[in-house]
Amino acid sequence: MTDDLIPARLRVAPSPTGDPHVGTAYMSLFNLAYARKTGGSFVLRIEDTDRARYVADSEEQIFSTLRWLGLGWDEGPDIGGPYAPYRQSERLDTYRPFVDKLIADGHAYYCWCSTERLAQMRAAQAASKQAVTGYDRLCYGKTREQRAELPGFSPTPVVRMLIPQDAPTGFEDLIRGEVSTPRPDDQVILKADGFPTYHLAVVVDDHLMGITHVVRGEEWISSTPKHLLLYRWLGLTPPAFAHMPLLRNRDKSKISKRKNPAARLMWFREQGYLPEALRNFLQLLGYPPSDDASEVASFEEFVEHFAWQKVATVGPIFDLDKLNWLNGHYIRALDPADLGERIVEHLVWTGQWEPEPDPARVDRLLRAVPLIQERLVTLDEALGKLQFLFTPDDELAIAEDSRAGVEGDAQAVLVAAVEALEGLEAFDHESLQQLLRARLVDGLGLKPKFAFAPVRVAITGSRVSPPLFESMELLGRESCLVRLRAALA
RNA sequence: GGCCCCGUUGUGUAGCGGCCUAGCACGCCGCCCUCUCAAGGCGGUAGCGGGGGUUCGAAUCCCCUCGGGGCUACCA
Repeated sequence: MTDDLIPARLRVAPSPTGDPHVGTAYMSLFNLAYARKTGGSFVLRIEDTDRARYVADSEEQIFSTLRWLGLGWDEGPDIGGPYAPYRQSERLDTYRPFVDKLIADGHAYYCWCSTERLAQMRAAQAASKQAVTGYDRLCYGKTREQRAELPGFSPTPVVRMLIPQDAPTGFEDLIRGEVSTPRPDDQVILKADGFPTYHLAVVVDDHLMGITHVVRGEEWISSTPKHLLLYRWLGLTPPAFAHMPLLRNRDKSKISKRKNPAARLMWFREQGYLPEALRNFLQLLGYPPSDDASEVASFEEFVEHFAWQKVATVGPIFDLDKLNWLNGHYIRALDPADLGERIVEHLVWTGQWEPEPDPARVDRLLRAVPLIQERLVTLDEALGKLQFLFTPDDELAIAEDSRAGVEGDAQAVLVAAVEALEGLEAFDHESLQQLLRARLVDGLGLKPKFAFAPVRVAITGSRVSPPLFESMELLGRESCLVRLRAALA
């Protein structure tokens, strides 16, 4: 296998059938990587040939989530390009001549079998456990009139491929090497509603759009010989193929929205994952770093070292532990100001904050970000960790599991704390720490852990919080005193 | 059922005949640090699915077997 650096043209071709799937991002990442590696182009094509499953706003969601992930395209339905249109439903006319040619050349034929008859046929084949299954060619060689005499006739025909005896049974895969494949069935290429099936559309479009490398999921391996046959019959040069392993659920089945919330690409954004962390994670799943390479790697590093033969062949289980760690890692690496901006963006995007949030709130959040930066796994956790800063003093509730922290012996600590703070001139975290250490630890003879716990609970409402003295500084003397007094019995 | 793909600790993997008493990351457990929680540091737990070969030598090559997955649509 050689890594020629001829500019390659690659595409990702999602179907607008609902929430964008995480697999779309996974495929996009690898397509994009090779396009960039060779200085070629990355194309987005919408494969909307299934009218039954079509979901109207799905296309917009594909655009926005892919862009959010930083996986932008050079040509696509929304930005155009030299091979427009990039939406298959708008290309119906371009498929017709190809179908006609295949029929004229004897490589395809009309089929009037009803769905009921096909279902019966399959049931019978399954029951008899015969080795060869597939369409029985009842319609082959018959005219419409001849076929109409027989049962299971449907007036609107489909067009099927006539799979020859010498159909290819293997191909060279960029990732897996020589792959052998099952003998294809007489695949339908044009449906009764006049739409092409995936198999015809993908071949015609990839050819017309100059696609040089087809990178898609492993589930397509068994249909590749059909595509190869189409290329042969049409006298076209087939592209190179690379079949990526499938992402899995915990039970090892193909990742699905039903079993796994993470199958929805939007879920990651909703949860507050950083696009660069998700990208890195997806990269990791399909492209394990060799020995000395770091698992934390930018897209640029990925592209630089990219080689097909190093892509994984095993479908990885989509395990969130690693992603969570990566996300925390990326959050910690961010400039605090940048992180603050992203948290605000996230709060607005998820509707937790109004589109034009109160500047005072934003300012308070921004100043608090450094306190939680190394404590965050996702952006979505930020507000919860800082809730005490955004809660009015008289509404601050002490968490059930923390109530004991201000009761009993703790009362004496709180009294001392109030007395101390009343006399404090500079209300900054260093002065606060110095003072409270002197009065509570040394003065009361307590271990720091026990000296500060009551104050923490009184101030933040919880026994777990961001650093206490910094939090108090942000809150200000007034609020701190009110809260401490409120905790006194 | 048929065809195809895949099989190293809990998860993701490195390994491509001797460097492997199997390395790394995450997770988990323990210790240190410490105002809580984190972060960070140090240490620990756990694996070549099984059986036959080939070979002086196998995680690495071959065969069988078992296991998982995919496809088997007028869905992609």
